[in-house]
Amino acid sequence: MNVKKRPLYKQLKQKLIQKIERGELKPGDVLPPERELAELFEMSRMTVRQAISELVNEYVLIRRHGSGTYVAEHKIPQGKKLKSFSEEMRLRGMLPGSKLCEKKIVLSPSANMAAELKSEGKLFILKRLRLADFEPMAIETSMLPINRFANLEKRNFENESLYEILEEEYNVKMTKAQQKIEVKMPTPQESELLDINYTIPVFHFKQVTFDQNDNIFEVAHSVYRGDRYEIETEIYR
Amino acid sequence: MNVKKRPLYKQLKQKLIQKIERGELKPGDVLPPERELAELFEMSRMTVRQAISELVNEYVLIRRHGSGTYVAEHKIPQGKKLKSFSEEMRLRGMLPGSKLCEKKIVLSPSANMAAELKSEGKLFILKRLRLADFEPMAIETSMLPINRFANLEKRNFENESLYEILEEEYNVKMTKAQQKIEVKMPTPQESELLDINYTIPVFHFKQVTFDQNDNIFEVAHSVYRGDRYEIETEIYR
DNA sequence: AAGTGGTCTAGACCACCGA
DNA sequence: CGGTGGTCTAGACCACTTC
Repeated sequence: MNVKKRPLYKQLKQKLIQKIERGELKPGDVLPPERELAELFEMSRMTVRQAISELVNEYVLIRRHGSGTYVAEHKIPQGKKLKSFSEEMRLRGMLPGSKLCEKKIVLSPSANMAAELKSEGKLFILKRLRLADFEPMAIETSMLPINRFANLEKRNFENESLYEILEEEYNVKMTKAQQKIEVKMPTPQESELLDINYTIPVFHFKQVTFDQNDNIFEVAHSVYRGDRYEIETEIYR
Repeated sequence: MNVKKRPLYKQLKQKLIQKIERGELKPGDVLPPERELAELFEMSRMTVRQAISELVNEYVLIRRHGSGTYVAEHKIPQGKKLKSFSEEMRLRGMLPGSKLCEKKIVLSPSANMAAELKSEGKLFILKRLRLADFEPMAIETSMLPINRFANLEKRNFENESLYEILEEEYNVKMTKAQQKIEVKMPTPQESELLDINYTIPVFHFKQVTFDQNDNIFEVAHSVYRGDRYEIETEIYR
């Protein structure tokens, strides 16, 4: 039996992303016509359109009226939008990945943070080495209030997106984030994890992330390799 | 005759925006249910949903499953705003200043840059050490097409804002900029100018700045001290 | 002219929220 | 429970691109 819990259009969306990630669809390639996809996956054309529309909004696909739907070239045309690591790497034409470093539940290290996260003291801490094309790109440490996300610690996180889990299982969507970005030299532990020489500087991101109700649900700290990563942004007067 | 060229859902979208702009719908207010809007404007519910979906994507409306559709509370998402060095330092509570390093007119170092700036080959180069509270903060190098800004090289620039001169004397306003931000180790010359140890990493900003007509009028390169400067930004989904 | 995406309909049932 | 948004269908015709 097909587990029908996931909406059809989300399933198709995921299948399309997988085809792109596996290289079956390359940037510039044409997708099959909507009517054909509808027949192929046994759904109505409107449902196909919903899947494609979301991917167009995420800059993964491009529609050309009268011509076809294409896999986007990775040009990074957008301003700075809030994205997960996976989404951002895909936009840059790289394959995102993860290696779990640490997964634990701790008492809140500071009353301040406990209050921010409304955590009542207990925090779930997830530390992952983030990969791009199988090479280390960043160390990401997320802190979440465990009382809001029961059983989150039981997930695997090697091949799962944290934000997707939060959105689909806990109905929490990230809508806004505040970041402070600094430049530092890596600690010995960081340079080892990232597999870089100790002379390579790194970006430090400190982020608080807000959900759809404007509550903070995550405090994160990321360390990005300075030799592989650059920030691109568009700003307005 | 009603010119029906505009799609129905775009028409509804515009009507909703107008209601919000006129204050008939205020932030936090509930919209009429989708089914009601459909009847009211004589269109199908799917068409109503398309109008609402676009406004949700633009952060104008918020949908709450099982509850209703609401006018969003916060205003237009604004990431970091385009500011001059002086403006930014004042915002951070510091006193901005300048020390002139170099001021010259050169032949364009690359055909590419000449084309970007429509400079016909000659560039005005301005290199300044930027101070905050009388201490070095950044090295800023601006390149401008001299044919657009005749006599700009005769200005002093020690106590004048470049962008203010451009706006007041040449009627050029900055409206948009694209930045690439990298992290590097300083060159010996940079560490000496910035008065920092060679072990302190620095931010490298590469910026192209657009005027009110969407033409590039400046290419700039800045080096910021990593021990004094941090980027603060707010980003939206 | 043929084929594509763009718009639109008139229903249906499901999932979630609040009283 | 009733009312809301969320998903989905099986069509239809229009607008655009490509040939």
